[in-house]
Amino acid sequence: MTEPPRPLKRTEIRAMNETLILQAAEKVFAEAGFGGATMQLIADMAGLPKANLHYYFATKEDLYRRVVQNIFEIWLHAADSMDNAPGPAEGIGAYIDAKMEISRRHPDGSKVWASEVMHGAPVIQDYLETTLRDWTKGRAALIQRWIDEGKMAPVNPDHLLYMLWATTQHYADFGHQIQTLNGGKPLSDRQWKAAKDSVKTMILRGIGVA
Amino acid sequence: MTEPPRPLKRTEIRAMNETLILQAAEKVFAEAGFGGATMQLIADMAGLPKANLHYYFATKEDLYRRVVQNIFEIWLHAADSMDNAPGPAEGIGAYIDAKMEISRRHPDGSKVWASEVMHGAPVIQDYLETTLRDWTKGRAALIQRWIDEGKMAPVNPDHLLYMLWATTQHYADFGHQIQTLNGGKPLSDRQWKAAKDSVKTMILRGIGVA
DNA sequence: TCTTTTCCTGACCATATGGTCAGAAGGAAG
DNA sequence: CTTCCTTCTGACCATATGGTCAGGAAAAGA
Repeated sequence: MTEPPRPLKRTEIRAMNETLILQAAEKVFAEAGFGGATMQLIADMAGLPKANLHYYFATKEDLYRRVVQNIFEIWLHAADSMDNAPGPAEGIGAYIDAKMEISRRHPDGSKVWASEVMHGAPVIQDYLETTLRDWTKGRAALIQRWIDEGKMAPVNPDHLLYMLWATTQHYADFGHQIQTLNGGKPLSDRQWKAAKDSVKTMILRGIGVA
Repeated sequence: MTEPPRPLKRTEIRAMNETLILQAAEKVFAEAGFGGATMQLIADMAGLPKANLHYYFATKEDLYRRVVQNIFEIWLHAADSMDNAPGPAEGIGAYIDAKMEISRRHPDGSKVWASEVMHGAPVIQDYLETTLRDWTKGRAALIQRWIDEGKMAPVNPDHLLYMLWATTQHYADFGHQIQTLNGGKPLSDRQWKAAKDSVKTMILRGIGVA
């Protein structure tokens, strides 16, 4: 019943508490937004006294920034599936799969990201202007190459990317609405598969790859 | 230079101040979220003393509820374009046009709505369960009819609706990100037209109507 | 064992915020 | 003009919140 009281090393303690706090923070920020979240709520959810949060993260904003950065990392990694693909069917198909999986596994992270961007990206504006802009330019070029090679219909690459982001993230950000329209029940495994298939089918056909 | 000091009627005063407050509130709620918005900020933006807000709207939550309800109305009206259409090309095409126009004209409203839903729809849950659910069922049935009549490819109507919402609202909710990726400049008229065309082309082809 | 460093936390503080209220100001009605 | 009702607002209040700090507990190092 009781957990083994093995004495923890300093590094272990630090790592454990930081992730504990970050997980709690992600959930609270997602549920209440930055303004609505309170350090007390996050502390309670993490099972730690509030003062302890400030020991690990100086300010609420620092904690928030770390949460957003973590999400951004996951975001970027999903893009790897798009590279090294022989063509749009595989590349974009895999990207949709990856992003849908993220929406399913990290809905809170997606919401925090959406909230941050909606409010004008006060803390990650520099990321948008550097990392994300570069990333987008690269993928748009890749898509343009596919178009030039006649592998897909000629569409505006930027707007295709926006559509990919919008459609996949919608299942996380508007998950509550979807759940309500689904009779109040979260999507089942089968329904998630149907969602993924629907998105993939429509978008791939939409770019002339079907 | 000075506005005419014609004495205003009571009803005029009331109507004017209410819309003044509601407009300011929409902007502030969109920019800061419910938790981050303050009555003082809204008051300053409306050019009224804070106590005056509480004369017209008892609580912050009341004011917020009114803002969200206003948006919901606009939302539903956009759907009219879908009805009375001979087929999906016209109906869904018109719906995309209408929703893109809303994203362009009412980005703040869209953001408030997104924020509300992301946080679990604390104040409009009943709308989701009644009005929106009915609306969705009706349009899904309409789409299914088009499919049965062979007018479009057999897709899951619900997921098509989600895609329509996601894609169009993305241009409002993530407008800041899009603007950043556009070199920091808001989309021009020409670019908005390109966006609309891209979305319409890809989705209509995606459902086999092209 | 003794010292040092890190970790932890209850109590506390300054500030900001939602909301209240008494009374002034100004149209409406007679 | 007088009365009545709506609109308006500065001053005020209770509370919640982000953040601080002194000192205790516990691990690391010598």
